[in-house]
Amino acid sequence: MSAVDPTSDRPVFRQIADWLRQQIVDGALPKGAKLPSESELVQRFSTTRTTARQALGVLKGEGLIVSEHGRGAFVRQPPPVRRLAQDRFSRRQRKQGRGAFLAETETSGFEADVEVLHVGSDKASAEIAARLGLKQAARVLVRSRRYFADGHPVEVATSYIPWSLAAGTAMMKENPGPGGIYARLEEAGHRLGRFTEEVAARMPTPEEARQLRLQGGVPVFVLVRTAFDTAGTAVEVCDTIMAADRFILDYELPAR
Amino acid sequence: MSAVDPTSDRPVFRQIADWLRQQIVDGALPKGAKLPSESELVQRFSTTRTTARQALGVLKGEGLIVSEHGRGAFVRQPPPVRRLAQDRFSRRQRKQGRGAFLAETETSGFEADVEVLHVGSDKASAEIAARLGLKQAARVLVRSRRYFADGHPVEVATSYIPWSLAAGTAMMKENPGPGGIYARLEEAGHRLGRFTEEVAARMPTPEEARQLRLQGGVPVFVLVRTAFDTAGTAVEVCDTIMAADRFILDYELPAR
DNA sequence: CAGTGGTCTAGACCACGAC
DNA sequence: TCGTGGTCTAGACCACTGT
Repeated sequence: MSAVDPTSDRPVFRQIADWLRQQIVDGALPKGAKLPSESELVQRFSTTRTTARQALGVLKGEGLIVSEHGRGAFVRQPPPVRRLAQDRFSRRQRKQGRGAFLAETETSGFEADVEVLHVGSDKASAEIAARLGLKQAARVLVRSRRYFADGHPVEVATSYIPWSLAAGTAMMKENPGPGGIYARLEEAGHRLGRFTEEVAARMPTPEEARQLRLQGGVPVFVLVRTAFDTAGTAVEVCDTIMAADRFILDYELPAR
Repeated sequence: MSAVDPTSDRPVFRQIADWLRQQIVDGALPKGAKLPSESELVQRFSTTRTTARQALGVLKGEGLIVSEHGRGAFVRQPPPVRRLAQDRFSRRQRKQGRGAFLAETETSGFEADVEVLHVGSDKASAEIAARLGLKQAARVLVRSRRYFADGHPVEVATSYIPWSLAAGTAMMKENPGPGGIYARLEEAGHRLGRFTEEVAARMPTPEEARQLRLQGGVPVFVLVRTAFDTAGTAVEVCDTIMAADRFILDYELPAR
């Protein structure tokens, strides 16, 4: 059970990876367990360290294991998952003075934190301008922030609000006040009517991996939300990068 | 611009990966372009093939490049993306005799195909039984199929329907007839009221990568949809694995 | 055939963690 | 100090692609 077949078409490093993966899915190597060290694999399979490392690299790419310098490689412990349900934008939550993130996160039993990365005005990119129905390079308020759950960074979000709606309001402040910018938009007479969300998933850029402290084999959600007022005018676009191992997105669809 | 700094803390293979990535995002290496060969990188950076390959491995893990044995490594050409919008389950589509996949895919301009992998009865897993509100290990109809867009596999879906609803109906056939199983459920008096969808993303298992012909660095969506009738009873659970580089999921949320 | 990537060997030195 | 993983060298043979 613990020897490779050198006559097989399947490369040795894949056979070793298969052997380890099997033990992980079987539970013989439970979550958090230490894998055999590289030198142990070298001995057991009569191979070299390069090949053993290649096998471990396969499992890292699959997100099954993480390695820690000087300690060993371990079966990945998937972090707790937050459910992002639909009513995160409910007016009731805003009336209680809670933004979407805090409302959702704290009802999930996590401790929520927000770090404001940047607040300022800029020219809209072609894509943002199109989504907001503005002309090319129109001025927008840009708000970037990073969210934490239990001290771990979980998402980075950037909002774009037409300058005409944002100028002179509390939205330009670091802390826009209770209920967040949606509450401020409604106070300014832009009653929110609906949101659209577009969800994609891909591997993170190095910068995203750094901001979210992502290990190998963890993708990100790219969620672009557009908020419309009851007149059907886009009043905000929010581009969010989320660590995909920490979220499940919940949606409800009418049958129509 | 094309030399590494051996005194830097940043490993050589990362510096090479950075150099190549920069040219990809700059457009100096456009989509589909051939990257320098491994031996060219060895010469240019005065290193060894192992290190050059390690650099290319980084970009493969990011999903930026693909390699083809005997040809070279190439900047990845993201395949065309299908938008999965909310009204894919509209009754209007079913009345036109089209299932959700065909309706959506063909309106997106793709040629759709379905391959039935398995149809049969089985005992529900604990999770499926819970979602369907059945008792443990209750009997369900299981329908697995693989969907293609323009000849490429894009998703594998498995539906679970309570045996009491499925027995003796066309749902048990390979081809359940026009409008798919939702049309059959409605004909049987289970008018559909709403759906829930739970969306996760992760790296594929080797089996999923094989079924969807996924290259390195491409995650999958895991989409679990539950269909409820107007009485609020769950009538179907559908577990779908989707190639994340081929879909954008569109949702619409009321402001409530 | 030459050029490419895929796999593998047998070493080396370093940085980190635990003892 | 010792075992761990991280990086790197200098080769080797094989399989695939294109000419």
